[in-house]
Amino acid sequence: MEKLQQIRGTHDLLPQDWARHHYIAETARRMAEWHGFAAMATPMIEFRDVFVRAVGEATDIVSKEMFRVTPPSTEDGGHEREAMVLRPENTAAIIRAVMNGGLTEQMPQRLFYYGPMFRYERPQKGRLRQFHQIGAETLGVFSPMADIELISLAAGILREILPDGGRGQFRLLLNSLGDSESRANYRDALVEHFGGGKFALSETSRERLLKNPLRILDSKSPEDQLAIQTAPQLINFLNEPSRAFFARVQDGLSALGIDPMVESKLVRGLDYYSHTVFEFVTDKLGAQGTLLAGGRYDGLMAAMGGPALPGIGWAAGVERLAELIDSAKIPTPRPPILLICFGSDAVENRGMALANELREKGFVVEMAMQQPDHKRLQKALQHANRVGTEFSLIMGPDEFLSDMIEVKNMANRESHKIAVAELPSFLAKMP
RNA sequence: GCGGGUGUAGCUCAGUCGGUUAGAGCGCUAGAUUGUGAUUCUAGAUGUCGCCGGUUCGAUUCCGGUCACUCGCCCCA
Repeated sequence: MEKLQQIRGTHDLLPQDWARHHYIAETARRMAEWHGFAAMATPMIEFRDVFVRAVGEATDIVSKEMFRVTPPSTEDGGHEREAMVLRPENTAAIIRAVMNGGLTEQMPQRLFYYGPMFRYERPQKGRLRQFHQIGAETLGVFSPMADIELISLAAGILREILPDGGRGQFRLLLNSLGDSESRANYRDALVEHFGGGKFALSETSRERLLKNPLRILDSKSPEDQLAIQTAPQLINFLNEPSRAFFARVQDGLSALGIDPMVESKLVRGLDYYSHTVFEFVTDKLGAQGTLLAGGRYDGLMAAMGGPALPGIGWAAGVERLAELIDSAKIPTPRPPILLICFGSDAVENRGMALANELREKGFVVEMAMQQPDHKRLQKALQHANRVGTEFSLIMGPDEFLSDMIEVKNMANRESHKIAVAELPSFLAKMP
């Protein structure tokens, strides 16, 4: 038979990998909780329209990177009104859930999520077709305090999980897209600059000129560089309220000891951003250097058909973080006590019951499943070494009959027999 | 969607300028040790040499295709 292979761009999380992921997600969730964020989750499948309305039809993510989900049958008369997709990101779905669940009546909301996302892209380092994101969203707050808090939380999480407190591991890039008026003015200026016929733009940039001129600033295409360098600066088009907002965010971050680099060409890929946009980047991951990115999206909820409530959020790629974190910080599980019982079903039954008793008293107990024949214990004890147990408990027919058990200290190889009834108090005295 | 690299044992990798039985280390199995593990010693098992096709007397080796992995472009977390 041919070997079954896994789907391209997906990764298995074997136990060690899972421990890394869980450490990242759980650390982030815990720190978010300290800031008043509540964890939540949305389904991995959504109607395509959720992302079309939120992310924008013109983006790569929506136009060509979503996995479609096809039901096994359309016998129900074509009631599939809309196409379903695997979620490519979570912000849109969170907003959808918040609106559907009536949470818009209880603003503000601080929300945290963790889960798999799906994008049909060519896999490479730090880019998978199924990947995991952690993310945080603050909804219903117009004040720049929300921006400051959210960026501070992100910085705190990175400092916590990266080696050496994150020093030298990442940079924070910050920009402001301004409010819709500022953006419209800037957009007009860009169209005039790029579209005036002075430059020979790349094909994608010519397309973006029509759909989303701001994105041209993101282009790395060599032929676009001169045009980009001479382009008008967004910062000069911010109206007074937008300028004040941006200044407040920068001041607040600085007061927390966070000093971002203002990067005027940072516009981000998704259409829904306004005012603050930011990106935590690293040069340690090759081409996919963005660890965590986000921004404010004051127009999003209204664009999705809800009340005109503001929001700001970020998402981080767990696989990317997992490549950088300090392995020493991943908590190792308590090694189990290994209970080896053999000789008859009655001994095994007694052992299973004893294991449960010990577990109820707070001990981690693993039953040896090596099926040692009643003559040799080698396999079971070799397994004990593998799992790193400090004590092995051995109950064979002899011990069983006398209601005793052998306690073997794996470190010094000493062992002696004690009454089963004394076992919990004996183990409790052990370090 | 476009380009580069790689695919040999469970894992990490040698190797074959085309030739008869394809190797190492780790791991695994068994024994030395019939109720006691770390070390040690001894013995053993592994493979469609990614897949399909072509050239050839002969292909794991050369060529083409394909799939997968990987790195970059693009895009993004």
